[in-house]
Amino acid sequence: MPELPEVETVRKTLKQLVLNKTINDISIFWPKIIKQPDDVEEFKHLVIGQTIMDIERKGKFLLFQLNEYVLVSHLRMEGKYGVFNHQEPVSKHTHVIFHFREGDELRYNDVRKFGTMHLFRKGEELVSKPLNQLGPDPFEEKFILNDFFDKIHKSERAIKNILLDQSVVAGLGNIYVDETLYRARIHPLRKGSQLSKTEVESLQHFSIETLAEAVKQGGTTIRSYVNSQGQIGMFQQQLFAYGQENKPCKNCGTMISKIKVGGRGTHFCASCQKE
DNA sequence: TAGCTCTCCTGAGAGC
DNA sequence: TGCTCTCAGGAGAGCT
Repeated sequence: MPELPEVETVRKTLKQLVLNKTINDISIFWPKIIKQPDDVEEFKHLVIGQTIMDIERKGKFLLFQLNEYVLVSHLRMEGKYGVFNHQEPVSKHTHVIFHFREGDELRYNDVRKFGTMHLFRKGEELVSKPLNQLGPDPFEEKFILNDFFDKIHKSERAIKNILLDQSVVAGLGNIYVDETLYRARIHPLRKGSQLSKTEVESLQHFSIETLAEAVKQGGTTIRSYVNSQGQIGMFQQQLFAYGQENKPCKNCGTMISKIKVGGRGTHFCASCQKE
């Protein structure tokens, strides 16, 4: 499940492969992935002839900077990009192919078909859904403690659910929320309104630290994630909580518990993270 | 307005 | 061996 570190790794590896390539044609096999514009034929018409000038990231979104447009892509659960020779066989889970003038092609593969693509004229992407709904990226200067505390403190939701809310902070998903809460020694079911400013400061610190370490390791591969060069991430070897149920806590030896919070599998140490 | 539930979607794994 | 059921989960829509 690509979260910020995985998307950042995809961005870096993909950029090396597609920069300055011009889109000659597009094949779309699952039109529901295209969310903006509504008409898939219009999407094709606008993108054909455009050159990929840069690839940026905001939260878990990839932003393909074209000449006149910005393609905003979310990988959701299992979306992947890869560059292939046009003669290589196409996987049954490949849903969009960008054919390049240079002869190779960028393929979007997504087993669960959850991924999305929005196309905007340059400048409109940041004032339109979905990007205008996002809170600060944890690596941005805009990720300010006072704002973070205000958003958390006014909520009666469980802190696990608050941290998964992309309008509070953009980029955390289920894995890194569990890891951040473990490192900050905060129980996932505690209400936002109950957290002290010191605890929120700890959450801010450990979210940035955890994500930065994961970026260095190329992300976390739980089931299927690989970067755009087909390499898996390595951060799964450093997980303290996520996927560690019924294994001893690396801090105190208590078995890691797993519960459901907001429909998400949630892993924590009942001894280190008191409710 | 806040917060909860449902929905989309398919592969893996368990149980029979 | 093959079938059915459950689970995994990001985010938007819809409901209370």
